[in-house]
Amino acid sequence: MNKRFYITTAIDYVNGAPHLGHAYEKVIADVITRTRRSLGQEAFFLTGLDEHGQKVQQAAQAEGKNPQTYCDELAAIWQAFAKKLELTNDDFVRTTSARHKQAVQAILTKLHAAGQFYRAAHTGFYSTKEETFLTEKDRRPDGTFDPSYGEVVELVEENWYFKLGAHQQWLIDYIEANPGFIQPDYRRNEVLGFLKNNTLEDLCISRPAARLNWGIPLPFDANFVTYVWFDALVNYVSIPAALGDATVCAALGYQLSTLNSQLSLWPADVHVIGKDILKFHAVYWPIMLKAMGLPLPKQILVHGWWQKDGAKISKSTGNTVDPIAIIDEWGLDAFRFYVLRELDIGPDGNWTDAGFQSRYGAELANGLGNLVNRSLSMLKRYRAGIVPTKSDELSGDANKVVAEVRALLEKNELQGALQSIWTLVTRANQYVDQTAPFKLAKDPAQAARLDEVLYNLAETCRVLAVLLWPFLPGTSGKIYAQLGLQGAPEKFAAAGWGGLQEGVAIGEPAALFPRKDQPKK
RNA sequence: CGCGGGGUGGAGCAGCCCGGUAGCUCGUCAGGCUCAUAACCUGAAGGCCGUAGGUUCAAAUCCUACCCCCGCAACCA
Repeated sequence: MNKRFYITTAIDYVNGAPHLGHAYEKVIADVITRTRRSLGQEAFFLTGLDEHGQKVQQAAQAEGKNPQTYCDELAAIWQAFAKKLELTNDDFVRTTSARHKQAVQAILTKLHAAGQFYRAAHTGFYSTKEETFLTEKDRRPDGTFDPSYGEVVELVEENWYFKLGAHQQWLIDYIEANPGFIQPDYRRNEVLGFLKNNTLEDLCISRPAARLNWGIPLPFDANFVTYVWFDALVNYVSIPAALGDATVCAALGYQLSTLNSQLSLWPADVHVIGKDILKFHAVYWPIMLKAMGLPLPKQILVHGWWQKDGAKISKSTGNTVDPIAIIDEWGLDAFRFYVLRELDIGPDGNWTDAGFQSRYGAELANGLGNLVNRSLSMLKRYRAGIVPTKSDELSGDANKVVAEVRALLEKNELQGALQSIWTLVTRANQYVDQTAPFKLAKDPAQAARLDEVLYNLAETCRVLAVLLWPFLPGTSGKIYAQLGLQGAPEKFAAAGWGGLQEGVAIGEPAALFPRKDQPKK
């Protein structure tokens, strides 16, 4: 059983509707997944939902539903969202599922038996009204707590803790020895700085069932449920365990023979996450894995956050971007293109409607769309849509870009790959201008030359379709259809020059990205 | 002295790690073309690369100090 390329996203907390940030992360993971598959690797893409915890319990109560019903309803929305984005995820994890809970409990049992946990009392400020502990961050500038918290009392609470002290040094060593483990580099430096300058406090892994029952019971102490983060991180291995991954099953003590499938997934190749949850993934998660005897993931890929019009995206101020509305109006591929082209993985970005429309108009409609349309229209008009004899005038340009894009994709440099692809779009548009096929068409003596030009243009369109497949699967398929080719260009290997065969009848040219002209003021 | 990111022609960005003609998209102006989605191609104007020092034959790029924006600040999704 060959190990598959295993990629995950963070699992989203089900206390609201999906927004731009969620969509962005999922699209990144999907493009990387499609890229791996295109390059011939078997890949497994996992995304899903984090459904336990106090906020879910409270939200369910507020709606008068039991928590599971509440989660089921939201899960349907989130799964529909994944479809909307045309994610090619292979599974969808929900932390309230039996297969996930089983893994969490197996891990807790194992670590408890190994003496990694201890029970202790913690003193803190507790809001009885909100049923939650408050932290220093919740204090107002004058040191008091906001009246909305109601009565705040100092409370002593027992909980279970995970000993982290022994893990600090090896983790530092590991991160230093493996530069690719946390990417981009500045995130890695951030984690190293934190680990070197602080002493890790033990992680509280429980909540008293008396005040929070929407969680996975600790198998060794029925008075507590599992803290949501400990629960959530486990999703990355609970699904491999359920699917018969030998490495994880061995660590968790599962009987492989009882499982009906056996995939080899762990260790994960990439965890795609946002910068807000870096420490959970770069500190706590590796320690949990080490403690349970599992190898660490190969890479934690940290993306930035979107702003809208230069300000923080916030539901309370209404400064939001609704990805579903954008997709409905502009198409999925336009959305996928914008978020990947506008922002490199790492920095924060800024969504502006003007920027979105500008890229749509300039790069998708006028650039790519127009190139394909003019190329195929001429082929249709001058040669009745029949592909002429092969010619390789643009093969050098195409091959150069193909090689460049492959190298960038292998490094997960998605923005760079798109930039590189567009140099070929530009090159082809220049080629039309330089060769002027519309003039050649008026001179019968130039028929052979016109054939060459038309072939080079059509073939370049085909190569572009292959390169674009991971990013713009719908558009890529449409280009293939307009070229009269079957299926979609799912394999990168098809980017080799000369794939288009003489004599093929192309389909009907149609605008890939219709312009949406705004009234000019 | 909490941590991190950023300050590059009118706008938005890349380049900085591995010093050596300042690049891209949009916008503006002029020209070309007419196959195409009023699209495409060419050229031009426009920048003391946040400020002040330093290293160097040479700095947007390395070092130091300072100013200004923005995130995070860690049992909180």
